Parts: sequence; C-alpha cells; structure tokens
Amino acid sequence: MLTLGNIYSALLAHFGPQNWWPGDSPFEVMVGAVLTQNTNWSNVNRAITNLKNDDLLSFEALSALPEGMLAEKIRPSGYYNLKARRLKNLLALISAEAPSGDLDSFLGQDTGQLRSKLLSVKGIGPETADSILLYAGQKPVFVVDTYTYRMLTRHGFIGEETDYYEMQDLFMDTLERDVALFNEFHALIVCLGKDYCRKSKPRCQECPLGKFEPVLGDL
DNA sequence: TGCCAGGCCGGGT
DNA sequence: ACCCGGCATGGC
Repeated sequence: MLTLGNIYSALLAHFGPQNWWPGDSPFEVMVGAVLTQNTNWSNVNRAITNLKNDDLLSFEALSALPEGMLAEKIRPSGYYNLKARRLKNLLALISAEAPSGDLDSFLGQDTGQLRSKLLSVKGIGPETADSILLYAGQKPVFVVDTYTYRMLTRHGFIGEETDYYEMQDLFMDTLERDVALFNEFHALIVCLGKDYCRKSKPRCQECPLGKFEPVLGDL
C-alpha cells in the first residue's frame, strides 16, 4: 500500500535530513520566503547576504530603508522592484499588528487568523504564507509548491487539475500534523524537484520514488 | 545559447 | 472562472 508516509521515508533515506529553513531568525525566514518566489536559492542567498553585510536584516532597519534602496540590495534575487514592494507590504502588516516589530507576538497569533492576514498582503500567496507559518511560526501547516505538484502528478498520484488546497489537504489529512515532519517533508520534496522533477524533464526515470508503482488515487 | 528557478498579480476573454 | 504576460537575475 502506497502512502505519503512511504514517500517521506524513501525521500529521507535518499537525501537525508535537510534541517530547513536555511535562515537563523524568523525575520530572515520571512524575508527569504518572499525573495525565493519563483527563484533559486543561490540567488536569494546573495540578496540575503547583501542585507546582512549592511546590517539591514531586521524589522527596524528594513522599515527605515527606502524601497528603491531595498530593491538595489536584493537585485540578485530577481524581480527586485516587485519584491522590494512586497517586502514593504509585509513590513506594513507587521507594523499594523505589532507596532514595535515584536515578531513573537505577531507569529504567536491563531494560525487561521495569521494566515488570512498574510494572504491579504499584496504579493503573498498561499505558498509564501504557508512557508512563513511553518518555517517562521512553527505552525503545523503543510507547504505545497510546484515540485509537490510535479511529484504527485508525474507519478500519477493525482490528476492534473488538482489545486493547491486539495494537495495541501491530502498531506494534512493523511499525516500526523507535526511541525518537524512537515518541515522535513517539504524540504525533501524540494530536493527531489531540483534533482529529478525539473520542468524540462517530464519523466523522472531514476527518481528515488521509482520503486513504487503508483496508481491514480492510491495514496 | 536558451531554459529554468522553493510565485503572484492583473488584465483580458 | 480560466488563461496569459509580466516581473529579472544568475547557473547550467
């Protein structure tokens, strides 16, 4: 019987623990979540490094930095004008919710309420919001991304028309709602995606999941 | 060289 | 309710 648990075990055995998120503070995670939208992490890391080198990676410093200057700092991450605006939008939410920039109280809110507020920010969609909830807020929320979709569709686990929330429900209704599990699982799916589920490689031949004989609907 | 990366928004059907 | 173009740098 094929289960998501089997997939998790196979990925963990193949790639080993990933220990995400690659950022030390919740604030850094939130910034990274926006910067990594449709962008590879090495480019994001350059942008983060630029901010760190200038001591700008804090709520106070970023709030004081003009949007145009922020854009220049994060240029390597791509879409830099757009992302500077999106980061400012997020900072505005934090200001409204926790005027002193107290992230603990901001992230300590009820998960559903916080999710709605994050989604109300222009530039933050389902994946970015859920990444912040899980990796910055330690909430048991499963993060779905393009690799998750490719893994599930290409192995025939789900239909092509499946949307974000259907996939998310699949994980959250099947697995134990555990922060550490959701953390590792999503990170491992990204590993799988980078190595085997590239857009230009429609079939994952030597994929670690190849030993399974997936059947549509059998999860 | 062209294609791709840990999305999301806005405008057009 | 979909579908599509725009946003942009750096790696392979």
